[in-house]
Amino acid sequence: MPGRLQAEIKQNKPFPHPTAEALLSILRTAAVLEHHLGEGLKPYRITTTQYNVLRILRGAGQNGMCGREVAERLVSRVPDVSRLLDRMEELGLIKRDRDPEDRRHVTARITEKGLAVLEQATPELEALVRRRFSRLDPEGLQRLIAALEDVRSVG
Amino acid sequence: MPGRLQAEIKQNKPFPHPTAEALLSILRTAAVLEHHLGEGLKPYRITTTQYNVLRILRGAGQNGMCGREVAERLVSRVPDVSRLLDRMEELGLIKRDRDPEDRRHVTARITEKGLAVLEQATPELEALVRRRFSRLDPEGLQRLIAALEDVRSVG
DNA sequence: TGCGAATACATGTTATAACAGCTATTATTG
DNA sequence: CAATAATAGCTGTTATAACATGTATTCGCA
Repeated sequence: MPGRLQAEIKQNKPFPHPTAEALLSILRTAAVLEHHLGEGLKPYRITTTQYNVLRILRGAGQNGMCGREVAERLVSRVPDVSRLLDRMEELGLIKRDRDPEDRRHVTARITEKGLAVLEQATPELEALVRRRFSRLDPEGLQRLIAALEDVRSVG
Repeated sequence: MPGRLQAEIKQNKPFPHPTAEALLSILRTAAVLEHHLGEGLKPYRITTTQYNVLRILRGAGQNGMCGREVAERLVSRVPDVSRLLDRMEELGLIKRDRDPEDRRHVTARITEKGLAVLEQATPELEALVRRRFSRLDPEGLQRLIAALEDVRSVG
């Protein structure tokens, strides 16, 4: 019997190697999740990356964080944090001030509006995520997390 | 001890729920893989999506495939296959002809050049992938594939 | 102290993704 | 058979990603 991923992407030949199937599984699952999260965030007019930034800046509190630090904490590498933050400032989600201590740094902080968006969006997003993973029991989750960690740590 | 993913994205608070960690694991692992594959394909001046299209069209053989069919088989949804194929045709990787049977269809086929690129790039790409998954034994791979399948199939 | 390296960010440019709307062709159905 | 719907693809537009380069500021060290 052909695998289900093969049916999903309408492939009729078997995978040449299990690693190829694992690779496509990860990429496809991520695409599906990304798309679903994006749909969940649409009412708030923000992207998943912007949501991520909001969470990072909320974590930083009133100290805020400079662009480079934000970039380091993002899930997927973004080589253009300046304009990402530009857009978010334009939307009123964050504000930025040049650090008087080191005038190269620009400290970004989350605004009240940003916090409000975060607080509104998070519950349904978390529900969506829990639902997504509902077929995995705690051990299954931990095994999944560990396996992916193994994949990333090979470098 | 804080998890390794937390260290990777410099997060200092624990994850609120294991599903949140699993989510980020998938997204981050996919980003890392995507980036690595992209690097591996750079010498050939094609993107991972284009590589994917080449494999799909090679699978279709001389019958070729229309744009909609290609779109269905792509790992991540691309709502703009026309221009994706435009670019690939411009690079000489594929050619397109309007189907005389049904003049709405445009049948795309891989060219010799496309085949050559595929044959050149594939071995090192597969090596890269096998290396990535080298820490997982066959059972671990199958469990990973099954877990991700569970995540996708919740809909 | 002064000058090159390093850092943090900004900007310019190109390519691609995402979304909506349009056109040509074929299928459907009353 | 005509009218309408459905299908496949194209085009226009905006937003964002990716990459390279430029600029201001600070650091390090002779």
